Amino acid sequence: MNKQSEPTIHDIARELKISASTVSRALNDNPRISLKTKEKIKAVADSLGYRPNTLASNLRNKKSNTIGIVVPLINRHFFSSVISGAEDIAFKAGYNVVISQSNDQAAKEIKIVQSMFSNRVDGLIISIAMQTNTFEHLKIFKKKNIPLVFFDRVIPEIITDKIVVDDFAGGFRVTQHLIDQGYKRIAHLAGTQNLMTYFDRKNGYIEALSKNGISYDESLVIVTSLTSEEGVTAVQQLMELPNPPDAIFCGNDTTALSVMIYLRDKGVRIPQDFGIVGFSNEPFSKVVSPSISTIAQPGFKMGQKAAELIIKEIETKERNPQTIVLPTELIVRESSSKKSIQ
Amino acid sequence: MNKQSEPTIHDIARELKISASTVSRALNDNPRISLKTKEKIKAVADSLGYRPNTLASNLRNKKSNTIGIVVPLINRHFFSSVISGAEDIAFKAGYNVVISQSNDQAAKEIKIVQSMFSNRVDGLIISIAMQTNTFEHLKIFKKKNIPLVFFDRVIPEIITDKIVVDDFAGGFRVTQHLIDQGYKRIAHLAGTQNLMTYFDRKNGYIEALSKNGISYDESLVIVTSLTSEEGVTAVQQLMELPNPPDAIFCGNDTTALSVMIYLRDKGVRIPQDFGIVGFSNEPFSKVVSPSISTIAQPGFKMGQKAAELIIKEIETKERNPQTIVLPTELIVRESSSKKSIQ
DNA sequence: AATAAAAATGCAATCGATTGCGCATTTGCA
DNA sequence: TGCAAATGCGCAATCGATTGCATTTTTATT
Repeated sequence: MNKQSEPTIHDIARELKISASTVSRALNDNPRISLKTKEKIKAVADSLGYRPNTLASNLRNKKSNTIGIVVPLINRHFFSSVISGAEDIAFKAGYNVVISQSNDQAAKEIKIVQSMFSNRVDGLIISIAMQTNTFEHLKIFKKKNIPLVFFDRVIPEIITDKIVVDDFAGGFRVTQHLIDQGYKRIAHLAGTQNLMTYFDRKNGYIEALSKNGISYDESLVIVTSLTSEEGVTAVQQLMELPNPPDAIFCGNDTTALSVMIYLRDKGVRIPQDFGIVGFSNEPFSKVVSPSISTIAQPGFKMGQKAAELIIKEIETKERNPQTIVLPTELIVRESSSKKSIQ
Repeated sequence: MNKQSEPTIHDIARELKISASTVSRALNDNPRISLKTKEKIKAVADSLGYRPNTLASNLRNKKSNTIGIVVPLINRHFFSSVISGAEDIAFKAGYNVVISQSNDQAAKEIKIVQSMFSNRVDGLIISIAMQTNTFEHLKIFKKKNIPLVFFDRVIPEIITDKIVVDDFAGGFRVTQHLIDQGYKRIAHLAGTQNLMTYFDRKNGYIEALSKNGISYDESLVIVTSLTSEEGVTAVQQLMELPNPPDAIFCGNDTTALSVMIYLRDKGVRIPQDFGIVGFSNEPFSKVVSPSISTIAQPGFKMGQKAAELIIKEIETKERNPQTIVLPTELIVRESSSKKSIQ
């Protein structure tokens, strides 16, 4: 009947007339089993095409060797880089990675997280969906002492390991750089202020203005979802002001690019007459002409760190919650290098 | 001792003084259990915070509800789109997705695939690593009748479901379009000819020339790794020919962009004096100016199809291996629209 | 040869959920 | 009231790997 069944340790044991426990120990290189016995067992295992059933061993060990990763959108370059970095470390440490995307929806995130719990993931790495504002589904991880790491989008009310990029310093440095390049009126294209990432970037911008004795002008800040289209709409609005800006700090490279194209097509010289800096160093920003200055957001590195932290939590059982702030790097390219041109 | 253990169905059974099998059946809505009993059981399950252990049910059912996906590189836009599409369908059908990347290395791919087998994935979706030239690690899936779907990079020697993009037709259509726009000498920036994808694109280019009575000139075809830098080098070489081309079909959008930037900076008018078409419709190709004509490679759709096929194989046990060829779509934008400009 | 210690292996239970078949209770009918 | 059928629940085994403690075998020493 079950002639086509997968060979188990019992098949090996039966053939050698030994116990299944010996087979198991031999295949796991237990020192209690003689080398001679181990070799006989491995030979039979090979000839039978035996493959361990990790469902069984995971159940017995109460350990799935799996790390869950939840991101808002897999095909966003930043998130796919984070996943790539995390998977790299996890794979090398012998962990499987289960990845799900929330599509920035709270309901889907809750469902995903519960499913990961039922699958007994050893730990969870997550970037919160934009719409999520209650966190019971995550608190259960803390309650059950299951390792949890937040990255990028984090929440203060759950005390656990977190990795963020220094958005405040990023915004500050961009603005300082534009000031240093001699730009006089700097605008800011901000993302939704519900998210700390965009909130912090704006605060960095405001702080740099303040530090340089430049008064903050609300009309120079536009809050959008940071799409290309909204970038164009925003720069149109800004250029219609009585006193238009001569530089802009965009919340992402996508809008920086569309702003640049719009202005260039209007005959505005970049960077001589108008400076542009983006954020997150998309692959195209280096390639376009003028190349776009930006803040590098270390996605791959962030993923690696997240994986290192979660693995440490899993393997040591230690809980010393820390927040790692990865430095951003200002990458100066042509779009904001007014002084180099003059 | 195990005071902190997760509640099991035995805890529920003990509290209600019933059997664990009744608990299991009630939680699975078995019609053999009365509604009254079901409600009592669910109430206790809720109050205990019970969560099913899917490791246990998966072992019992010999089914992991997991689909494995192996891609060469997660943070390549095309592959992350495929993953996104597949994960979308899989999630909705109640499957978990385990994703790994091979880094285009054969050894890593073998290790990943074996691990996925041990984890008893219900099915495997894979795009072959560039360096892989032996396939025993995949043949075991066919041998054990475990569902297997190849996408994009496929091999002929394993008969199973496959999804590819029509690269030949893509190359043909690009070239025909450039001819229709009045371009006289069309160059081709090809990728490595070891991969069918780039080989087929070139063949489509050659076929379109032939169909239009244009002789094939080898000096107009340059084989590169399709990086930005190599794109620039190649277009320099092409423009130094005694009879330079007036259009180019680039193997990807990255090189199309760098070619366009290089020429525009040299004062060449795009598309009036030189036409450019790329391949794979990167997000930036719509945004730059002039926007870049390209071939859309439906990554998300491909992922969805792959997931549908694998789920069908899993759930119906049917094996009617088919190869789905997704049509490419020529997206005409500014970079090749010579006739619209005149 | 006898004994003790070390090495090697085996028995039985565990992990937590599921399910076939048997048993107990309830319901309906004569 | 008694009997048969329907409904509801329980026992025990299963899934495949692991492991504590007991037992057996081997080795070394006197």
